[in-house]
Amino acid sequence: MVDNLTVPSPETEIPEEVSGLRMTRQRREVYRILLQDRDHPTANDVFLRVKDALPSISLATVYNCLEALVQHGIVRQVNFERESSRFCPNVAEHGHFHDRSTGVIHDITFKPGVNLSDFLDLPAGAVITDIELTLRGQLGSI
Amino acid sequence: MVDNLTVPSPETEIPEEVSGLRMTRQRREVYRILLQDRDHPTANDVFLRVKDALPSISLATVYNCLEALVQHGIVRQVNFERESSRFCPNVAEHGHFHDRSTGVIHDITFKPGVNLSDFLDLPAGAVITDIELTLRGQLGSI
DNA sequence: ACCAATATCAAGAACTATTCTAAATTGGTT
DNA sequence: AACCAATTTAGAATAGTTCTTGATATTGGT
Ligand SMILES: [Mn+2]
Ligand SMILES: [Mn+2]
Ligand SMILES: [Zn+2]
Ligand SMILES: [Zn+2]
Repeated sequence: MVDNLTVPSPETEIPEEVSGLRMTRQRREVYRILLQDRDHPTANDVFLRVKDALPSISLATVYNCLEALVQHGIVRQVNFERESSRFCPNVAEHGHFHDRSTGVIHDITFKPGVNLSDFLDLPAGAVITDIELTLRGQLGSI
Repeated sequence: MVDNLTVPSPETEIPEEVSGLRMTRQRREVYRILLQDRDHPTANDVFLRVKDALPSISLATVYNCLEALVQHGIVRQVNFERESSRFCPNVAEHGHFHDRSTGVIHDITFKPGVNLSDFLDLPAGAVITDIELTLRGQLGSI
């Protein structure tokens, strides 16, 4: 039950090149980790996980790989307040719901066909190119 | 032409105490600066501006004051990506539109009567307590 | 296969925003 | 005035991230 078709499943082979970015061993492994558990890990989380496959990788390389993946539109960087950045392989437009009681971060999508100006008072003539939405709360009552 | 009634105008006297926070000289001046130009300044911006009235104030104090104001719900801290935090005296629920061509940050409000679940696919049973919305783009065509 | 050019990686230093620490100052209260 | 708690100050410390530099790896042309 995959909820988003724009994310490759973790089993599919990651090709030699993705969106114009050559997939080195390190980049491939970093990307694979992101596809494996879609829990929005931090750079350090990724570092710890990727060490299983590449024990000699450095944190700097993880940062480099993540930056390359983000700049080629393969991965999204997600910031919550001033916490460490988190990374998400879902590059479709989506927001995040942060469950305060469990700490789990859920992807949330816009209902099809909705328009920003349907629910927001936008400045006249505003052309929106990028949306960032974060919700916080709980799943179910306490 | 004030666009939001939950923000005191810059002329009104700031009382001895606001929302349970004693207004010291430094806190009052920091708050006054935020009310004066609602341009979402950074802590350092506030520091530079507040020096006119209090030349011996320290950056640490500006951070202390901003933290106190935020924790008492008098001021909102706003984060864009990994940039320095910005501060906003509008504590009503609102999002932000960041005009990429001018750098100006506009407050945006939700249209009255709209419900989150009207336009978002939320996880079942999600109770939302906090919304953070940032839009980026341009005012008018290039 | 060899070589040179280019890209990537690794390690640690550097950087920036923010928080912490500890000493001085302030302001209100007995 | 002496006291006490809160606040302010200056500078050190911290955390996340980026930068620098030299080592490795990969590519494409011969
Ligand atoms: Mn984590
Ligand atoms: Mn600024
Ligand atoms: Zn996500
Ligand atoms: Zn605002």
